[in-house]
Amino acid sequence: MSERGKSRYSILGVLSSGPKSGYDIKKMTESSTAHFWAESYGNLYPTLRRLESEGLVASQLLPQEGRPDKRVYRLTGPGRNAFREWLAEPVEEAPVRNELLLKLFFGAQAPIAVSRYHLERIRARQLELLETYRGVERWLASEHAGHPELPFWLMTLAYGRHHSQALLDWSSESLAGLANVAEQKGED
Amino acid sequence: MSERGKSRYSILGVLSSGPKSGYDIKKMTESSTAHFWAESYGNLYPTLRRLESEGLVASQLLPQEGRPDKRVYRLTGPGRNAFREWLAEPVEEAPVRNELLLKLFFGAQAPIAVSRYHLERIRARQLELLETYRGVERWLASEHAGHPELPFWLMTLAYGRHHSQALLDWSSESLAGLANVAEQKGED
DNA sequence: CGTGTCATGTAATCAGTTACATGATTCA
DNA sequence: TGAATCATGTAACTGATTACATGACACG
Repeated sequence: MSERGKSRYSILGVLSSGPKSGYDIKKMTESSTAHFWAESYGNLYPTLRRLESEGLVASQLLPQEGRPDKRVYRLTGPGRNAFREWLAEPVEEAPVRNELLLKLFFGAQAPIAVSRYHLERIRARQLELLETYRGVERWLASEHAGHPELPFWLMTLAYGRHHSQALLDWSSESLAGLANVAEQKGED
Repeated sequence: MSERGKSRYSILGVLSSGPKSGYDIKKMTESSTAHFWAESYGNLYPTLRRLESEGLVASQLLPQEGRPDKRVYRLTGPGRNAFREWLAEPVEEAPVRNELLLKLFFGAQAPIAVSRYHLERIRARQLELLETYRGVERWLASEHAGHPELPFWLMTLAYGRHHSQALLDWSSESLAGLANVAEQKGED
């Protein structure tokens, strides 16, 4: 089991850079960890409550005018410790489920055009992603130059870059392979 | 939503090569799609029942001596159609959750040795995986040479190869980056 | 006047894992 | 004698998504 029951840590992590409301946390994850970690409100708010009941965070209601009151959460001592401990624990392997590979695995049961379609779609998607990563990388380097956390942020971006590039190479290679299969079958 | 509610299709897919019991299906997925799709008994058996009640598969109880009776499922016409339709549908993007990246993202909050540890572990893991893939590739090519589905099976293996190689490159690069950070901080 | 932002939350639902339960047979 | 294989299933639990509900203000 991995990536399960870990929502708490993404929240504690975001709070480690200062107190935030649930709404703020959502915003932050959307603009920073979005491409490898997402949270929904339906999970976020109940989890914050649970964390508070466990003493890992503490909250304060901030009355506001003109806009809804906000409940601001901050990390407690035990919360910070729990987070640090989790950081050092080995990463658990996640159960994999890849729908694209499942479809390709059974690709012989459909016209070749079907598999080609899936591969072309993923190819296009990786090109998009690579563009996005490049943009974020430039933005980070200019906006947060010298920030002590920058090297770590760039590392997660580099992951995305390598990953997308690999899928790009793989899909091109596979499309070429498909063309051969189609030729032999006289399909297409 | 992706890779969710898709268990049914992995089952239908496996059944498309002939009737099988729940136990057989588990075995087959373990030896073929294991590295991108896993099923647990707790999910498999109830799903088979559901598929039967929907008319996508039909079952027959086979009494056996010396060993437990088995219930053998086979694909029905509607089942085969449902599977083919799903094959052609575009792959949905899955919500991503990557614990390793989450830990690295917050890496500045722990000693550098922590991040190094995570990277070294994943590096070692990819080396193992690459070995496994190579072995399976050789086995497939010799054992199933000429099989019409072989090109598709090899495609999924190639995915694994590209993916692992990318993570390998990325982790090496990141470890080098970490060494620089450590130097500047005088840590290590 | 409609859309987007700010802001919090609940309820219904879903998918899936883990652990448990049973029990004969075969093999080392 | 103990473990592995064959074989099917249920129950408890967990984690998370989606949709729903509310409501003021700002901006074009």
